[in-house]
Amino acid sequence: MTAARVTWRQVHDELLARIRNGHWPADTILPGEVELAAEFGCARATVNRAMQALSDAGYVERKRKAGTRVRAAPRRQARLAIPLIRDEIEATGAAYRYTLIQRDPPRAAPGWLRARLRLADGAQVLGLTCLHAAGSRPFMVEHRWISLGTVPQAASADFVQTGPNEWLVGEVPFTDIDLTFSATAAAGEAAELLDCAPGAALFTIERCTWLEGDAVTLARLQFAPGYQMTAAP
Amino acid sequence: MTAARVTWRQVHDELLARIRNGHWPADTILPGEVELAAEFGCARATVNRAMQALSDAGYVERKRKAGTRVRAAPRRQARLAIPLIRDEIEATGAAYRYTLIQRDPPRAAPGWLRARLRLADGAQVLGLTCLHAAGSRPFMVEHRWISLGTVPQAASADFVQTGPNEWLVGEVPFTDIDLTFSATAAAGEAAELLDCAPGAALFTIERCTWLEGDAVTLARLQFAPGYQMTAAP
DNA sequence: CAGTGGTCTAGACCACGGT
DNA sequence: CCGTGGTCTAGACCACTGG
Repeated sequence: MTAARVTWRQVHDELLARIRNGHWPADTILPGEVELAAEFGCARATVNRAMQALSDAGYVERKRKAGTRVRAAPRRQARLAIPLIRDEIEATGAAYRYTLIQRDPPRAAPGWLRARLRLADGAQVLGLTCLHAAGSRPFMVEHRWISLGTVPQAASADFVQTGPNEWLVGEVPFTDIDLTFSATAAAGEAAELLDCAPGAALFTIERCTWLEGDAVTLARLQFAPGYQMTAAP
Repeated sequence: MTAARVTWRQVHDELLARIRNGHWPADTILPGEVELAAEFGCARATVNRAMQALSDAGYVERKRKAGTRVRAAPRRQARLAIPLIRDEIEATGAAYRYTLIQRDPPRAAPGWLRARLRLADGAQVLGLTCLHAAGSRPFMVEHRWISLGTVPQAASADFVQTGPNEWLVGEVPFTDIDLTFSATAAAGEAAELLDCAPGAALFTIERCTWLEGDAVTLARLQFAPGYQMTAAP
């Protein structure tokens, strides 16, 4: 008789099964926590935990007094894993190679960059161009701008041995990231570095990071043709 | 004296602040739950909830006996919102227009598609080509394959008024999604539909969905040049 | 083995927000 | 108003895993 202790995962799975198999179609209001707790023979807190998880995952929407409603759109969210370039390349079995192509002298950020990073007028930035390769095959071109107002010590780093991303990770924490994905045509320099035809379609990531509101860096990563990025829910 | 009740969010924010301001650098082992509960003057469950949230967000790693360790890499994952095309277009103020360009007769899935959707040999699929537009401006070309083994009723839908995505959402639930992002060159047909030069760089999403292991559909979405997708952490 | 997180319970109070 | 979810508490047992 003494049924094993009911866990919140069991409740979660059972509720999810009922949603998936159509027992509770979209827009259904689920029974309240007390009622479900009675049905499952557990405490209300256990049901609460299970429903919290369903809510986090986006399966249901919870509102006080209104109750818990099954969402129509099953999942409009995905988790994106953002691997380190080094790991991604080494995972294919190839050797990771980094090359600093160019290092611009510090200068005032141009208007588009100030807008992008919310920089003040006249803010100084350091611009870099780098190539990441898998063995002898070019993999990704990185254009990088580092805000010297937030990261003054970048001015004295040479970035010859270590890429700016790995250097920054060890040097400066950040609190906010802003990611943009797009497709861009390979311009002359990028085409040359990536060894592809000018105008080739390149998967492009732009990543801005901030530290408590202060801009840290903008990275523009253009991947060699054929690159794919996958996301798992 | 009687301090206001301590909430798990307060604990969470305080712990996060200590991690961010360097009080607890990477690889630090945080004090145990009991100890923190004593410090904050709350129940252990409250601290537990706060640390669970930190763990979910990727700031710390928790292991039994070992304790709670501050993660080195702040966060290597982002949440990606996947808006409905209709919503995305209407959010810009433009009118959403959908057009069915072509509807292929049902046929056996070619090898690459079988591999992609884990379909059995000889499985029948329905192929569609659609155009989504923002007002008079083409926005996205959709190539869609629907597995007739899993969704036989698709054979009798005409998809003239309603796009396959909206139709499927109302018709078939799904349990798993697989997303791939890339950049592709505009082929002849896509270039014509999107009114861009052949070879133009197009941001491309491929989305496979399954229902308990059975393939439902593969959508290949090619967006007009200039499209950007953003992710928030 | 022993310490740490993982979880359940039973009860309680509270805040929000439909009715 | 008052029902529903949100959260806290104090105590307990358990499971995993590092030493």
